[in-house]
Order: sequence, then C-alpha cells, then structure tokens
Amino acid sequence: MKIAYAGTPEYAVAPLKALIDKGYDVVAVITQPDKPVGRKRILTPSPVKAFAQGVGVSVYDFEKIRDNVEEVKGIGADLLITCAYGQLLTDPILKAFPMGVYNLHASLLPLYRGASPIQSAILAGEKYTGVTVMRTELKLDCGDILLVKRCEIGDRTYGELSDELSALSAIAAVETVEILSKGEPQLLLQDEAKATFCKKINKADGKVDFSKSARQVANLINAFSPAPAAFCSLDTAQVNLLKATPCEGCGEVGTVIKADKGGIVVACGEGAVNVLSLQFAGGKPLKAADAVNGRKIKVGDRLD
RNA sequence: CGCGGGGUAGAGCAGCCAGGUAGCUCGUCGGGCUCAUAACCCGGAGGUCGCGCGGUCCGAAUCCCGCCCCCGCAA
Repeated sequence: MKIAYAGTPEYAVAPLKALIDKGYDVVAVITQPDKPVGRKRILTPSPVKAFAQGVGVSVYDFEKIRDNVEEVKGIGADLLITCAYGQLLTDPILKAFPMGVYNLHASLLPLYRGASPIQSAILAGEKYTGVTVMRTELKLDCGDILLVKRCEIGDRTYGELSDELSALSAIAAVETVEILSKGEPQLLLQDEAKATFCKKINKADGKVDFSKSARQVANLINAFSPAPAAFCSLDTAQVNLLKATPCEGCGEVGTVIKADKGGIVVACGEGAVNVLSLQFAGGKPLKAADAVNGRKIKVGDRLD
C-alpha cells in the first residue's frame, strides 16, 4: 500500500514519522509552501517538509492543491492521510486515492470541528479531548469516524496538550493504516445534532479580563499559551501570561494578593488564579518565582 | 531598511543617561536558632559585564564603531 501524507506544522510531524518508522510505504508528502517566518521574515520550509526532506521522502508544496489534480494523481498513492495540512481538498483530489482520504483531527468529533480544536476545548473548560480519525468529505470535519483516542486535559496549556495529542495522532495514524490494510473499515456516523464549530483564534481575544471567573481566566491563559499568548498590562508594560491554575483567594479584581515561589496569585471576579509562568515584553518566559525575585512583583500590584 | 526591549554570578534583575570599589532578590555551601520549617540570624563560594585583546580615555559594564544572539509588537 502506497501512502501519501499531507500535513504542515510541527504537530503533524509525529504521525508522519510514526508511519515511516513502522515501515509503511510513504511515497510522498504534501505540505504548504515555504513561508516567511519570524521578525526577519526568513523564508522557511514547514516542519513537515523539513522532516520529510531529512528522511528522503519526496515533497510537494502546492500553492493550491486543487489546481494540481494531475500531479496529485501522478503520485500514484492508494491512500492519503492528512493532519493539519491547511488547505481544503476538492472532490477530484479525494477521488485521486483509491482507498480514500482520512484526516486526523485534534478533537472528539463531532465536537470542535474547524480551525482551533485544541485551544477551543481548553477555553471551554472541557475535561477531555482527543484525536479523531475520520474519512474526509467535502464538508469540513464531517466525515464518518474510523477511530478515536481520548485524553484528559487537566491543567495543561495549549502547547503541552498539543504535544500529547500529536503523540496520540501518531498512534492513531499507525492504527488507521493497520485497519485499512485489513479491508473496508467499519465507520461510525457523526451525530450532527451534537456538532460544534470553532473558528481561528486571534491575538486580540487573548486580552485577559480578570473580572471573569478564575476558571475562565485560567482557561483563557492556558488555551492561548504559548501562542498567541494571553496578555494584560502591569504598569505600562505588556505581560504575556503563559500558565495559570484557579485557586482560592479573593480581593480587588486584577490585584496581586500573593506573590512568592509558589506563584503569583491574582484576584478575579470570582476566586483567583495562580499565575505560574509569564513573559514580559522583550523578555523570555519566566517562572513565577523568577518574576517575583527579579521583577519585584509584590502584593498590591495591579494587572489589567 | 516596519516599531521597540534585551545579553552583568546557577536563576531573575539593578547599575549605563551625567565613565572611577561588581550591587539586589533567589538559589547554593558552611555554621547558628528552633519540636519544626519554604521561616529567622551569621558567614562563604561563585561574574572574561554577548563578541571584536576594536575606538576614545589616565581609567569603560557605562561613551563611539562593527558583528553575533534572544525577545515583545506589527505582518
């Protein structure tokens, strides 16, 4: 069985690597074109492209895959597995693979269809999330389900949870191929009535509002970490808050009511959040203890 | 040339503008106090101040020049 793999960000590297390590015949990788990255706008290949080239798999980085149907057919793969590829597939593309196209999605479908499933699950305060493998249809994330992997969210940030889900996706990718190699799989219909959608999150939504409940504030901080990062201001400086957990405490909204090695506790509209990690503009991420020592954060300081 | 902050002890920072003793908090090591402690007291170790053995100067962490690296915003 010849497999093609479409993915772009770091998240999508682990599943690709797992398939290759398992000895499956990955004949081609499809990814987004190189994009300018960082302050210096350096043209950089996607993580998936960099990895694929490193292991000698041929790479296709179509500007628009829908305009390259013949080339896609020319790959001659039986199966396409996609994971955070970043382009919508069209009917001719789907039909280019005899065994079909399967997508690894980072949520428990039908929940959180769309662009930011991991962040949205944290933001909503879900207890569990996971990875769903589904047969790709034209409508976004609506296809029938092949398998699901669950995991607990806990107090994890988007970055931390993303790493775990990436690892789960790797396992799911391998299982998917194993199942498909045994013939037509059993698929489960999605319950449309329970479907929810999430849109792309944007930087502005990361403004912390301490008048909300501690749970909501902590969810926001963790969902936006490490990027685009939840932020607030302290004096005249902007501070990105990178990790927090709700805790006991009360006081005037936005006021630091405790600051020591254990964290920086800020009063919220309801309860308080313990900020464990933060980053001042221009600085690197700091543990709360370091911020207390070096940046002299103390009880009574105001965040807003 | 998009705007801006930064590189000083293991960590985080101050000192720089108005050159002249290497400073603060934490950590660490040793000792003391305590039933006890992340508490408190005493003492110690630890720094080529990013690089150019660059320039100016009697003297540079500090001023000037060149380079490297990190980061916030914007995109």
